Amino acid sequence: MVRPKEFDERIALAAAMQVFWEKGYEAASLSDLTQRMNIQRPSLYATFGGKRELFEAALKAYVQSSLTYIENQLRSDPSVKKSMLAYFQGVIHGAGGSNPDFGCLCVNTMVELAPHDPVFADITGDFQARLTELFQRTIDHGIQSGELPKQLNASSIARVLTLSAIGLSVTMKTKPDPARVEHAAAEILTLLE
Amino acid sequence: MVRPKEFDERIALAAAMQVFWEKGYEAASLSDLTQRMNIQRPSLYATFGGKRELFEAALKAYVQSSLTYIENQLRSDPSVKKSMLAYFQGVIHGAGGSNPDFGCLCVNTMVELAPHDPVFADITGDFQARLTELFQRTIDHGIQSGELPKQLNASSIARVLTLSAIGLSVTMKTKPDPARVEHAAAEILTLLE
DNA sequence: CTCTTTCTATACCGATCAGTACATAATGAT
DNA sequence: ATCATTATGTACTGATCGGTATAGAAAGAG
Repeated sequence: MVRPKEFDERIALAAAMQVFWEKGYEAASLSDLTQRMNIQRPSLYATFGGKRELFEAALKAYVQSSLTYIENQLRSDPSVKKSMLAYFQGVIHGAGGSNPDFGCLCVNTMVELAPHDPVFADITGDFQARLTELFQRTIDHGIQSGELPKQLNASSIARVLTLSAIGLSVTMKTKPDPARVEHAAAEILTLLE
Repeated sequence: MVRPKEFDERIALAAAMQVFWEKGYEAASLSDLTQRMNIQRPSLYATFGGKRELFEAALKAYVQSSLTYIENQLRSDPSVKKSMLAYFQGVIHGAGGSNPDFGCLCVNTMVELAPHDPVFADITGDFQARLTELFQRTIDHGIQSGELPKQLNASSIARVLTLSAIGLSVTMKTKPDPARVEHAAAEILTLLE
């Protein structure tokens, strides 16, 4: 056809995701975004539609890659307990290129936007549901392998693990004593006994 | 002296707290604030210093009243388990004039401001520490009364309860199925057995 | 080459932001 | 009643916000 784009949409989207992650939706200005994405303002509008649409795309990409990453982590060890612990350690110390100071983009969005915008309530609610399902499947697997006791209420415990992961990602933003938080994480996992 | 103020500082501060609670710090504009506080802009600056100082004052007032409310709730029933459950029910369904859609002002602040501002990391970190202490004292009390088993790790469990409360207040913003969340809360409290 | 199409770059738009200057109104002191 | 002092109300400031008009640059098609 004609003049090709001079940038890679996926790379630009990943850069936008980082900015929203670090600053939040409102606090991320178009100047911040275009600068970090290395594109000009009209290119952003032509490609993504606008700030809100860009954020929606970035958040959805985050949900996808985050869940994929977690799924792999929950399969990283034959022991369910060990891989669960590894997951929580990752939330506490940062994993997959994430900085615990900025928590989870999805959790941040629940706080900032979900109460005022049903679209983001849906997206972030879906994230929680899928994460809970991941936990539940992992617990079920552990029960089947004999590592975990049969009488566990896998569904409720999975929901608790999701709640705990959210709580952890928030609490880490206040830079608490890591040892204390690790003890708490270990205590949470006693629910699997 | 001279012309007296035409408004009550405490009432105005409570109104400001509500606005920050509903909208967050950045999204709360001075127009929002002065309107809900029923004062003029220069009065706000003369009395509180500025938007940031106003927020700081509102947050500190929130921490104080919130902890007092929770302390009373944790003493509301001779049974530690029952009063703990009552507390979590309050987080889920709203209590003390709070709307679960907007969660906890302190949690919201952890997400929005703590990573970028050590002052608010301190205030919100302090809130968590004091809440954890409240939980721990409650657990200790339950152990002494014989309601809870002696071998509980009160310190770690208290930390988990704080984490869970934070997670709950965030998750409620996405309007999940209340029954599911209540089951999870009940599961958390099995840590007390 | 020339034309057409699409992207890029600059510069701009009205709106809104937090914060303030200034004139007026209201009170206690004298 | 007059003055000093403080609060109020209006109107403004420069800066920044998200979004866009417009002109020029780059590439394929003929």
